[in-house]
Amino acid sequence: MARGRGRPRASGGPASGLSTEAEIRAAAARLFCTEGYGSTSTYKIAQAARISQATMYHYFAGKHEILLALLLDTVRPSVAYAASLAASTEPAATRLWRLCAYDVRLLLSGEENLGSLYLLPELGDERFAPFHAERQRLIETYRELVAATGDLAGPDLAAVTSLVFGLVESVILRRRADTDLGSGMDARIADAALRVTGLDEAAVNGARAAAQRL
Amino acid sequence: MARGRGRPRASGGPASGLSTEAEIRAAAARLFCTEGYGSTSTYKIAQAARISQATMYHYFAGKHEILLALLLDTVRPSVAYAASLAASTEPAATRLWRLCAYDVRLLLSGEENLGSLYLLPELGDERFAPFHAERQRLIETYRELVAATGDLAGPDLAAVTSLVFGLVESVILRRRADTDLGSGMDARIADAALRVTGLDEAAVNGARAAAQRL
DNA sequence: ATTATCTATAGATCTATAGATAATGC
DNA sequence: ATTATCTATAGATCTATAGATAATGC
Repeated sequence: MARGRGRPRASGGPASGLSTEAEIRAAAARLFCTEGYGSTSTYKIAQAARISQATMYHYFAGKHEILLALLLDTVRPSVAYAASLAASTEPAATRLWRLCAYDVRLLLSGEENLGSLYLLPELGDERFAPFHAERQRLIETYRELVAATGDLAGPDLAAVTSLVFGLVESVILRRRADTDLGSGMDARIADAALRVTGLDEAAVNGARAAAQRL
Repeated sequence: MARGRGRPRASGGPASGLSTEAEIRAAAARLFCTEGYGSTSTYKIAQAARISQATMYHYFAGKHEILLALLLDTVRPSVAYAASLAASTEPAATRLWRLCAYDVRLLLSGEENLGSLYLLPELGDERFAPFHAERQRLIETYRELVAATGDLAGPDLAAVTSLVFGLVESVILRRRADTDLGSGMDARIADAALRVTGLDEAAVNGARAAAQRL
């Protein structure tokens, strides 16, 4: 026993192999997703992470910092993937298909429905601005790909981008409603997204085939 | 002055023509939508409604009852409209188009984005079961209309219904993101919903024309 | 010496109730 | 008498900090 630096935990140490910080994140993620951010106290988080409430402050300056960390962890992989696609030379339709499918898989992965954190009304608080900035970058890439895919511009471009992004994020709502969404949801949504940009069936099939090759 | 029964308000009475109960609802709706349910205290609601905190309990047994009232007020018109459509003799595609467009308009109407209340994690609490029951009835009608529109059954029916319902509810997310979604969103989404059920362009155009006639 | 944890707690906030008060209605 | 409101408050809960403690590392 006693394999850390500071004072040992009263509870006997982390059961999982997780670090204390990771345990706090995991506990907060579960509570925020199932009971809400405002309804979850720092005390409840600490209890779920099996530490004292005061210990939480050693890692985070408050509840809001935990939420911000969770949000950034969730959105950053998308932004990184989108950036890699922006540099690719594939046709725009194929890239858009890939991005939609990737984001859907991401939103459906993991124990908790972390995407549902995006929906918390509390995110209006300015302390979450860093998250909104990242998310804006992601939306920007969607807009560029939609523009290139459907040869759109102006108000139509904005409207279609919004529909496409909405379709992707609707899996957050559906994951809540249906406990199991089955597989193939990524392809289903990516197909639907391309249709919404105005591509015909043949073009959609082509983009799907190209994206799934490799 | 003094035009009510009980003791007059310290604040001087309702500025708007609203009843006290309506003022409480309106204040709570705004706060729940913008700051979250768990983050809103009964004290803040009372303050916004310009009554004392204790007076709130004369109308509602607690915060949860206000939220339940708001949820039921929002979902019931949809359920009623869906029921009226179920009794109609129009083609299924036309009825599905109408229902989608109606729900989108409803979700985009009003001062607050009340649909966003559907997304609160706190709704898991059993006290909101009456709301979930109503919502389930609405989804059931969507399923019937999707089945009749696309001649679907089994797992495909469930998946397509989920996509269609997700498309409609995605306006909740989009209304949050974009302050103004412009007009024509109802038709846009209804069109997209029919496409998702597998109808071709001609059939979609026909259903739209039929629904918009009258 | 440094670190991670703990216990204890002050002060803020929040909920829910008890009981008083100021109107109208009968 | 009934009603709608108020003031006051007990008790619960919650946040954030101060300061003690029990490990490792040097």
